[in-house]
Amino acid sequence: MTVSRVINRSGAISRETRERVEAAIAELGYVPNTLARSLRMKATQTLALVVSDITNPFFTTLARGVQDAARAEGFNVIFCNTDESETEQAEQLVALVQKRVDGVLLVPAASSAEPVAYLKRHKIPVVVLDRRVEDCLVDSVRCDSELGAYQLTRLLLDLGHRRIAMLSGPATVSTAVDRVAGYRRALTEAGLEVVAGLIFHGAYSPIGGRQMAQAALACTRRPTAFFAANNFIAIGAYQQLREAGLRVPEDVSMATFDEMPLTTLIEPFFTVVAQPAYEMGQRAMQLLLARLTNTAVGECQEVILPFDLIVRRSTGPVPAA
Amino acid sequence: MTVSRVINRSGAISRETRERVEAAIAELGYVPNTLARSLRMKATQTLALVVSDITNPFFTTLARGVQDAARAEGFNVIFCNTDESETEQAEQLVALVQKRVDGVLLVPAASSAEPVAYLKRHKIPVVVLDRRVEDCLVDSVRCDSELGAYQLTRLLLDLGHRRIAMLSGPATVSTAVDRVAGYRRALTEAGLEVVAGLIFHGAYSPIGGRQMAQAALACTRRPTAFFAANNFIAIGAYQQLREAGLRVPEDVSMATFDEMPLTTLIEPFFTVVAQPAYEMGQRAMQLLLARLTNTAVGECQEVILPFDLIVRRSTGPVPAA
DNA sequence: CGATAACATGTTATCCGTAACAAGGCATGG
DNA sequence: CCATGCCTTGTTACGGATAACATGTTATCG
Repeated sequence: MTVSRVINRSGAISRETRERVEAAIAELGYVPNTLARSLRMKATQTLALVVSDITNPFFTTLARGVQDAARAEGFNVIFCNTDESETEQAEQLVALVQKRVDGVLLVPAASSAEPVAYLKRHKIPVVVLDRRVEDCLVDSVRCDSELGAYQLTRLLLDLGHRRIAMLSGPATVSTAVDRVAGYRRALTEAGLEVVAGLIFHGAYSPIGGRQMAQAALACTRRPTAFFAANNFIAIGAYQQLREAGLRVPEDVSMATFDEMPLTTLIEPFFTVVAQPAYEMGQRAMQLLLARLTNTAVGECQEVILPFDLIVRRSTGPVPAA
Repeated sequence: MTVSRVINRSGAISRETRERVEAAIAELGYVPNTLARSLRMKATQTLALVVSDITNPFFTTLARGVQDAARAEGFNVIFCNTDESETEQAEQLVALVQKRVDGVLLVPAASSAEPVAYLKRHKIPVVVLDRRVEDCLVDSVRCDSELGAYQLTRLLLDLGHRRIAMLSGPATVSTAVDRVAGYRRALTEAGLEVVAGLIFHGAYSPIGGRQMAQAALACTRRPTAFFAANNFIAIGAYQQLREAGLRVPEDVSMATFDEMPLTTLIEPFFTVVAQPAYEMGQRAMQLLLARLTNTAVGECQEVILPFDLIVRRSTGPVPAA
């Protein structure tokens, strides 16, 4: 007990005993056991960030924002990958409940509110990141995907493109859906017909991008522009286009969501909707921490952060037929 | 106790009771408490990976290898950033001991063996990754940096370069030192004088790269080739060169350690020594797991993995003066 | 049929830190 | 001088899961 008091600077301790305890700690190399402490305190000072793939620089950057904000408040963060699978996500969440994390930042693998409900049932505060979940009251931080897609599509339309292939993510993921919605709105507003055959759904991965690009190239009239719903899709699609002998932007234009940090540094190429990944992570963590400490934060919050539309070399006018 | 037996499938349980317990678990939404379990068992099923910066794709890829290997055996992994600081590293290690992790994979921030000794004192198995630590018996997995640097330098020499700037990492980090050593060996072997003024040490970051490139450009006779000790340095240096109006490889050549995944996919550019990051993570984790389970693994192991020297567009012959 | 083993379930103690309470020592003040 | 209260230290109980042991039940076998 006395040792506990010395370590936590709680209660009153005479200077002499404190020094004696500190000396003993140093001599024995004693390190307190967090497990026992957390067990007793019913708090682990640990939070979790669940994303689909920590390998994606968007999530890596976001993770860094999360971690920096957490560390500032003395919290630790566990990172989990779901690989965009609802099953894996469910397993991860169970594991997190078992660990009794104090809170979770979730980039949901699908729009279902069930995972959020599961955590709430276990009294674990959640903040949903980057994506929406079906109507359910929960704190969340994201960008406006619909608007971003709308603006990016407008940009392509203004360049004269009329056949724009939309290479989107899994239809279960809100960002994929919203980006398609923004794309549709821009086309409709411009008085153009939305061609269902030009809208593709696939994995948020280079492979997904390749497959969708291949399918798009197989259309009777080749699209003049490609809109990738994320960086990985863009990469895969770009490779596919190159292999098909097409040059970007001379033959086809490409635009995408999400920056590709290193790429940008070497040679800025892709026209993108750049989402503030680091800030998203930071903000989400701050929201979560507020829930954890300041109990009276009231209703749930929905933070929509601004994005940047950055025009680079990958987009250009429609080539003369 | 009966519940414990059901959950862990240990001991004998009648079918009827098991079903009753399982029903109750489902109904109550009971989730066992890992903290209590770990406390009692003196094992957390948790390992840690300590790297300098999880934002660097080399470490991200490595982390993925670590995690995949760990998950396969039912272990969880905590990721820690040290930002290349020995102080932060020390803090992280204390935190890991407090958490009673079962083992640690360490990319040491410096060559000192103290951190390794610290973990050993607390009976926590360690595997050192990517870098060497001063003579101390410890399992480790890495590539041969000296050899990689030697070969890369040879390549530049064979292209006719004689003034090659070496932009290395912090002098406290073994990879930075070894890469300089390989560079020196290649020059010496070629009968060339090693010019101290062409060897730079800086942070393994874009900023570090910029600064070193700037210093190198300030030399009375400009180097015709730049050897960056890692991907981040290469990025920074490349930007600096471009801003100085130099083209790569027409005006100067550049070569570096470590791939830049997305970059490569879009447009392979840098000539690199590509280390098998994913495999390094995997192997290190396997080694660690072997230590944890199979107690009699004997002496410590030192795994040196092969690298690939990939020649791309960033290197070329010396421009005509 | 009684002894022994095999199976099924319950009890107790333990891991380690901390909340809550208890107790001894000392000073202040009426 | 004793009551009150602060300061300091110690004691007990608890968080939740599990090892080790104990108990009760049923099957097996000479």
